[in-house]
Amino acid sequence: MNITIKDVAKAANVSVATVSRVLNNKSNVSEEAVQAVNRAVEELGYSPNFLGRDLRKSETKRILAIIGSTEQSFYSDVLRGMQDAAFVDGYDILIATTRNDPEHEMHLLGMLFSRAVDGVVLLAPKLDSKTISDLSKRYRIAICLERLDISDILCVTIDNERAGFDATSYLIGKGRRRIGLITTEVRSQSSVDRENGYMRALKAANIPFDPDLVYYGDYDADTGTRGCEALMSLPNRPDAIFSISDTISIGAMTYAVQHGITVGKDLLFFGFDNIAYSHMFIPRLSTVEQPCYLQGKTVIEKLIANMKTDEPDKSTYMLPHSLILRESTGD
Amino acid sequence: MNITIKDVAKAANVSVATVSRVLNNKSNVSEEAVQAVNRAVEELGYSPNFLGRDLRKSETKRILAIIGSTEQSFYSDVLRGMQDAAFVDGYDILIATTRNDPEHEMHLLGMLFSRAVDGVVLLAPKLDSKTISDLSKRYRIAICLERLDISDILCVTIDNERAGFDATSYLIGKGRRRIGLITTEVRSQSSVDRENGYMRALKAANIPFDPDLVYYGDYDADTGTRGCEALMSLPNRPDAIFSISDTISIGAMTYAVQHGITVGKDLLFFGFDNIAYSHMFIPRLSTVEQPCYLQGKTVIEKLIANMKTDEPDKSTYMLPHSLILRESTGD
DNA sequence: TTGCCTATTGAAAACGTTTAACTTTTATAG
DNA sequence: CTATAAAAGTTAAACGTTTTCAATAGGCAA
Repeated sequence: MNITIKDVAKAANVSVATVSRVLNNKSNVSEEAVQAVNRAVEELGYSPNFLGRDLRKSETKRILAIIGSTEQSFYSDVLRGMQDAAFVDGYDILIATTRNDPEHEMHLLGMLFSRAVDGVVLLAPKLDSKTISDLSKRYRIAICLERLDISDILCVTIDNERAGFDATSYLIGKGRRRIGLITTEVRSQSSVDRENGYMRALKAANIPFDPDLVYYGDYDADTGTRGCEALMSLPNRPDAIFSISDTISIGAMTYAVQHGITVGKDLLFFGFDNIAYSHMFIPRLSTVEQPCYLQGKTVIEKLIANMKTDEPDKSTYMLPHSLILRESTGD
Repeated sequence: MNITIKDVAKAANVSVATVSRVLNNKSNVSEEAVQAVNRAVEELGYSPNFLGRDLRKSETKRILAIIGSTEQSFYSDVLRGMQDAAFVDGYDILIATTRNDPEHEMHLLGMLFSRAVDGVVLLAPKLDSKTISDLSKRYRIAICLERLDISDILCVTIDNERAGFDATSYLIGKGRRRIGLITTEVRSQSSVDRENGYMRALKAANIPFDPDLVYYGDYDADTGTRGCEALMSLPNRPDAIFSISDTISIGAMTYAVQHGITVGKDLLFFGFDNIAYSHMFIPRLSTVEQPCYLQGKTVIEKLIANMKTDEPDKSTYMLPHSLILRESTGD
């Protein structure tokens, strides 16, 4: 049924070895043979079976990007960066989603263990760091958009603590003293880091930390809306709110706008990620911008480099972030 | 270096055949052997090489979803549906992005030709329909979120013509007579269908079609902003705008809001897709909702069914859409 | 004891490639 | 012409599985 290299060889009147050489444009093959093989390939509509090839070479030239979901649109820039870097070395990037389930994340890592891909990039992993760290000893794994507290694995991310500090400090610089924080219940390293940055900024400005000003929720807009409602119901209202994601901020601003609170004056907002909608939603949101494309590009470059050596690079790279100032902070 | 089934066999003092049988929990193997093999697997940290397995079985249990980019967040629901359906039959869904480049789309289809995956779902393909149709004769391909004008390939989509008709008719029902259309330059079938629906609705209401009221652009918010600006600069302004995507609508509304046009009164907006932000952006956007999850689930179910038979189903399935009415149409 | 059946097991072929090792052909120099 | 090197081509092994087929062992009836 299926056309194999043997059929091509027969049709071209050469051996399979010669066909293989032509297909991989190796030297040591006459122009004549090249022609014959190409003609046969064309005629038969042959395309080589990668399973055979990959098995023989023990290499697939594919890298798997494992991601919670594709919902966060800003991942798409990261993926573009990954693709561009992969292309240079002839790799393809495949994506698989875990639905934020650690068990499914492990299942997908199975593609690495079973050699269906050469390497894996975990984008904001859900598995615990010990597990990941252990795995990375035997397999080519890198982390992107997060770092691990155990730092013996290749990570490409930003300095989230510093970013949290910068955003909060900016609000303080605007004369704000009661700064709310909306963050996630689930303790991802990046969330924790951003919160720590928030705390450090308060401390640096001699503002006492008030746990009432912190609202824990999900990663979505609804959390923002509820968080804003909760914070604004406090006897002592905040005058600014820092959220660990733009989506949350937009949800929060929606609440403010609908309740006649003047955003950018009565209440300042600072988001995180600079998603596309953050400059379309009015008032426009001030936010921390991550170098998404660059993080993706970098992590693949480093990972591919690691695949070529026995002395893998296990550093954590922190790429520079920046503050984008818009109407939500009165700019 | 790598642990193979042979090493396990040696450690368990059985043959590779027995190990294989245990691993695939076949019958005909003694409890004793099962124990020994499992122990050896555990000790050695063995996991089977899928390349060998897949080659032998000529089956990978993987389906590739090819997509322009993950930026459109509403794809994530489609993918969830695909995953859920795939899981039932033990398949994994892999995703790859084309950056909307037909050439790269073809490159990714190579994974199908070369048997690295068992089937492919094209989400809104960029390749011309003739090419796709030809390919589908030899390989297991399905289309989702689009249909092909050549209808000899499995498609799961909605009735975009009807949806365009419904949205436009709704605006007409609100007493509007000058209805703008913002659509895409690139002639995807779904865009064309939606436009045709728009035209048919006008005709049904005896409203003459005015080509000045159609703005062609990209698929993004910027297009909406520019489109709205262009349409509102006409001597004879529109009183409603239908866009073929929510992202465009939101961009358009941004322009309106910023130029003191009262959305939902002076100007009505109707979008398409019901993306998450469409109910967060104020005023909230009326839109056509596609059954994303269901389309994803259905296409995989049908595709897997096709993989099991020699008489593949080549139908086009149109799943029901619905109108979501919000403030942007004065509801 | 013998023969037969069943339950386990193992040896080896097969999947489709690439590539090392070897052979044949062709070209080049003397 | 011959000797030799380079070029072109072939054969067969190898990659890691699954699976067919044959073989062995044990149980049981006759």
